[in-house]
Amino acid sequence: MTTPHPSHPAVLLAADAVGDVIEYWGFRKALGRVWTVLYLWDGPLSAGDIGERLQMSAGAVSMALTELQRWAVVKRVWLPGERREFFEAEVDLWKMIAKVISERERYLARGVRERLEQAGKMLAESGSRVKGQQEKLEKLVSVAQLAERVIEAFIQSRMADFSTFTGALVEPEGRPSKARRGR
Amino acid sequence: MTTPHPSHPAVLLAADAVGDVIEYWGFRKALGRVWTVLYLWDGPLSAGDIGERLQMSAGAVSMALTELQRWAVVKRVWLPGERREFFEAEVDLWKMIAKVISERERYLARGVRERLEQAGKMLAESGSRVKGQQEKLEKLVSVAQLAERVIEAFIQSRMADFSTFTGALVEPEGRPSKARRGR
DNA sequence: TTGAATCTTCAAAATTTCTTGAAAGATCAA
DNA sequence: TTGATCTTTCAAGAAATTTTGAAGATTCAA
Repeated sequence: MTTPHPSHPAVLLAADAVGDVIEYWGFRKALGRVWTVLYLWDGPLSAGDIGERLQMSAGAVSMALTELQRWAVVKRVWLPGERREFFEAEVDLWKMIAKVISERERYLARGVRERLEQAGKMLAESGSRVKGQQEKLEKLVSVAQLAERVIEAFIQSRMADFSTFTGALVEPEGRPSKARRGR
Repeated sequence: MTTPHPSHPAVLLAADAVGDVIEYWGFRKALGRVWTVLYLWDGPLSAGDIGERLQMSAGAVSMALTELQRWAVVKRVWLPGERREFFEAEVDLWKMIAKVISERERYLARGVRERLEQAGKMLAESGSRVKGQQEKLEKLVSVAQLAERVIEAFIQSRMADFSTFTGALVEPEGRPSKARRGR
């Protein structure tokens, strides 16, 4: 076994801070840490590199990378002549935000709205004097429906403004991103 | 011990759905359930009532009510001639959202921004060739600062639009909420 | 094929979070 | 005061989540 090479303390501190953000959004802290180490490093890293830097087990790294790729925040990179897989951070976080809202939050909103609607039906069928409850439940259903529409609209729109926001993370070298001289 | 009187299944279903929403926002599911039972019921309920309806222990109800009051989503009500305390749901959820953003999210944002800044300093002092990392870290700091400013601005503004949103929960009776006669 | 290097999976262990229930603390009528 | 009723606190237990580590799968050079 080789000597472990943990990252510079500054990198670990930053990784932990980003981990807290991502944890607040319902992911495991480790995902944020791994992404940060990849983001701060110039060039791709292997799973083993990441494990060393963050002192994580191979299994934990593998699972973190799998999930990060599922959310499109990390991409797999092929390096010629290398058996191992390498990874690098996706800087366009808008991709991730859109995906999470589209898959996770939309799913939540739909489930909640459906259950509230069903509760409304159940109450209506139960007959007994529950007029007040029914009206309140209607209100809840309205809010759920509104939230769902907001989410749908959010997904529909290209969210140009948000691209600006997360665009702040692109590489410092400032390579042209769109219509600047060829590629 | 008296026979338990759980809520109507429809109410429990709705309570659970709201519980999921609140859980997604980082609170315990029980808080959402308690709020929903209070919201759907016409009039105030005692802690014992809530425990019966949701089949929760007295301790759990007490803790849930304490936290709900801390976030201003439930208010204590005094009923003449009653020894027990009663509670009812606060319908203006904007109060809660503002409080959570102001206390919890602002705190998170500040902590993250500070740690990223410190990481930047550490990297700068370390001397060695970490130019690329420093630049990337600067980007992260910028995003954190931006997020913090957005949160501050959010808190500053009265958020009139959001009141409209959450205003949808006010009592169906549609009594004027501001210039109510007397009282 | 074989074997070395690497990756993934998953059951068990560790950790974190939540709930319970009983004891202590309040409150109030008598 | 006393006793009855109700609330809060908190340690212990239960439950849920996360991490580990090792077995098995995969990949590729030889």
